[in-house]
Amino acid sequence: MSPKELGKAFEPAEAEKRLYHYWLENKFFHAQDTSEAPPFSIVIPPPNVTGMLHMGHALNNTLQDIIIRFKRMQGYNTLWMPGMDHAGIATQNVVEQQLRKEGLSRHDLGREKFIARVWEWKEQYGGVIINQLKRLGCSCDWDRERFTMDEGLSQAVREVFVRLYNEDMIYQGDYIVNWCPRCHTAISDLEVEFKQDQSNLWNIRYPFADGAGDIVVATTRPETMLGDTAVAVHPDDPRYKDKIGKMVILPLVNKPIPIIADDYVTMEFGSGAVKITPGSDPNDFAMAQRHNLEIISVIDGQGLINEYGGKYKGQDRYEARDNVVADLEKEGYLVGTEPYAHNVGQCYRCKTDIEPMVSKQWFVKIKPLAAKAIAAVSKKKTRIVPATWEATYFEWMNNIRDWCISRQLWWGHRIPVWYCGDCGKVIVSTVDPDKCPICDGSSLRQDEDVLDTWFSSALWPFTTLGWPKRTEALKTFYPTSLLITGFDILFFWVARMMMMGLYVMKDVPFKDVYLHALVRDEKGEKMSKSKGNSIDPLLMIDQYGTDAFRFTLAAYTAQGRDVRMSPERIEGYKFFVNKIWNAAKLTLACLADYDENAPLDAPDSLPDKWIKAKLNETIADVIRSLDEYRFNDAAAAVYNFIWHEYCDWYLEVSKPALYGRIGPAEKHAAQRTQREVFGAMLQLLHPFMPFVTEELWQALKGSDEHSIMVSRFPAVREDWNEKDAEKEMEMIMDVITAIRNIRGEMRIPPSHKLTALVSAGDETSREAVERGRGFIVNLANLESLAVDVSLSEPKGVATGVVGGMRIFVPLAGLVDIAGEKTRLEKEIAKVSKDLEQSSRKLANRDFRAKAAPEVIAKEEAKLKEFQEKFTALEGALKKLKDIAG
RNA sequence: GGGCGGGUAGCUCAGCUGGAAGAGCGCCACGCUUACACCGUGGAUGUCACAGGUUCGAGCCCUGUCCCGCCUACCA
Repeated sequence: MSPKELGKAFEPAEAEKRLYHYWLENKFFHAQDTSEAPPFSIVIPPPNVTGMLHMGHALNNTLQDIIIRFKRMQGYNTLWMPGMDHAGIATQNVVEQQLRKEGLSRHDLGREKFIARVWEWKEQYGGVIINQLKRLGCSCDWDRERFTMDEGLSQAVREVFVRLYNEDMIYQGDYIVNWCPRCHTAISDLEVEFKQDQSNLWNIRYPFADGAGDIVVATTRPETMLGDTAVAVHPDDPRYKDKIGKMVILPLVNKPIPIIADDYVTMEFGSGAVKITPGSDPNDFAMAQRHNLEIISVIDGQGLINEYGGKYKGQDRYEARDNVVADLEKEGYLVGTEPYAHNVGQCYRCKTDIEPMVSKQWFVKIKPLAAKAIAAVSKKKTRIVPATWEATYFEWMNNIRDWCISRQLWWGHRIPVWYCGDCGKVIVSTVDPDKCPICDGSSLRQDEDVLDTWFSSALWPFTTLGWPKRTEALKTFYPTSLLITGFDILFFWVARMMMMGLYVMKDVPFKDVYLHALVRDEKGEKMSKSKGNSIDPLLMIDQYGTDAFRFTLAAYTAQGRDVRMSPERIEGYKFFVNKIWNAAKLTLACLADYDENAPLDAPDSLPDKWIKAKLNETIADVIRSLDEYRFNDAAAAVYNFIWHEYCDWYLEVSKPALYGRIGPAEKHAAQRTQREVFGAMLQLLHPFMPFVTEELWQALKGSDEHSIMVSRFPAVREDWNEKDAEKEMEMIMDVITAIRNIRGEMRIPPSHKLTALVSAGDETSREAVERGRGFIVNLANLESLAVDVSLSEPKGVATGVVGGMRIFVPLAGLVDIAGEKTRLEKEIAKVSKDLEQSSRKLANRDFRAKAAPEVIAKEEAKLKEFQEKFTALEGALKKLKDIAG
């Protein structure tokens, strides 16, 4: 029952480990499948199984944990669903690299053995990030942890594939796709990153077949000319109108190709004629389809020229480029070369230049899915926060193109399609067939490809809850309440979850999406390994503790803004942890002999009422801010309350009562308030700083109460709103500050106790100051305080003004009068500026006629205050001049 | 080319529906007052990018300009 004694400082490393274990053991993170309590659920953006915790993860998961802890404390049946993603390309790369060290390739092992090897790798090294999330304090329901390659999730993937296929939403075909010659797979449009490249624009002459001159085309990829099957011009181009339909001879290849007309061509660019290579360019491919052109691929999956490239066969595409250019020049076809900057697509995984290539792939018809996803957001079934992202979402969804979902990898969900070697039929099935359902033949061959990893992550919000089974968890928690993720995967993931959720579940996957910004370094640059400016979150945790680190992330997460991270900022919040720790030490010491049931009683003192009113405001502020995902505002509210209200004022002003210098009943009342306020304060802070608050909560409550994380989050209490007490206390604080100001400005050392006189102005104020006498004497460090309704200003004093009150501090023998004169003049200058501004405003007839009455009243009050202050200060200055002579 | 965000104290940023310019860090001065020097008390600092406009009143709303980021796009 009685509070524990605390050590000199909080020891994060030891406490974090111990407390996290305690939470796990007590199953506090565990969500109930069914419950009386309202549900609240978040699915984690599944990190890659190969992933290591970086700043982006740290931010993302800290924010999720803040909300989850907050909602859990508010009494919701809270689920934070954790798990990982199998990351097809990345994981396969890692294991292939491992094999390479042994001198092997995946083909040496064969598909089955390779996959077994990947699983082995996963068991041994995968999922390091899960433990790193635990160090962050994440309160995920680990009992439910899922992996996209799990049995259940894999089955779900098949179900969805088959459903889409049967409803004609999936098709297979030869189309041009983004091919990575290093990963040897197709990737989706989204997985291509464009980088600016300083290259050349080569102008090449294609002679007419009939010998009547030539036509010049410009290209950034001369090597692809080997696969040209046409030259295109704009149908309205007067220069070429009569050339349409004629043939030109393709240089080096010596083959006739036609001149066609298509309004895709920009007349203003180059010569207005463009070479068409349907096998190596998506636009040319589209044109080939419009015009029924022949499609020739001259580059293979390795990025090498193939047999259609004639003598260049076997050369790398860039080597071939040099050779083609050289040959064109030699044979007189090269008209010119000009430097040219253009964008080149690269594989987002390995940064190899993408090769647009025609191949047989699987696609999802996306338009019908996108239409529903668009509607859901415009009807606010799902809310995107901050709302500015909605425009981006709509823009992308409206221009979306079919999604290439097949990947030429081994690690992933293999496409559930089989081909019968006997009757040639295609079988699409959720279960592996052992014979052909059409001809009973047994020579079945499964499609070699696997699905895009994002296909399975798109299903994450319901597959993790057990779908296709209609589980209780699914019923309780779908649609999930909130998704928190970085804006950078709005398209990759959020949009696809929207489409799949609506398609499969007929309901949105989440009600709110909060998109946070990127974490950058202190100079605002994106963190990256190659730049060497990345900060390791685990290092920060080791150095400053998880609490300080998390608080820093929250405090800097303003909506729509990047988070600039630096160790110094984290250190600043480590100081905050220390401050809390020390405040707790004092608080607990004061509560050592507190007996809740003691018969002693006294009403709340003025500071008690004041701190409760302030706490009330803070509670309201924190709840409102968190409800709106304004993390920085919530963090600032708690910070300000703890440091500047509880520590700076409440503890200081209550010391005499707490030390028992006033009386036992007063001591008891102060203890009662302190215990209550301190507890609530820890609760408000807990979502941000889970560890230190738990440690202190248990020290405060002893064994009679459980973990803070399952305690009830504070709510605003009407009986704590004491406006009068708040005002009176603030007036006393102003008096104290005024005296301290004189002390500071006059450079009077604290060792010298001052005398102060207060001329209160009226009886009410006099009484209030009299009531606050003890606080003032203490905190302003006075030796005596005289208070009256009206005191005439003594000679040789420094003067302060608070509302209608004048405060005099005799300076005799302390400082020279000149110092006070300067101080007064400064004050007068300041107040006369305010005075002038205010009176000008009130003199304005339009202002009086048009402004709201309460605004006018407020302005009048201000004016009165300024006038009083001005008069008082002027008087003081005059007096000072009188004695100065 | 299209779209979005930003330009507020030396630095990093708050500032919700327009009614006295804020915080943290840094800086200056004074202090080891029995929770805390990872601290306390006090102080200084702003043509709120620029130019117009709306309004009694603009950091906030409108128009234009200039910078800086990011996203997106098939001009070879």
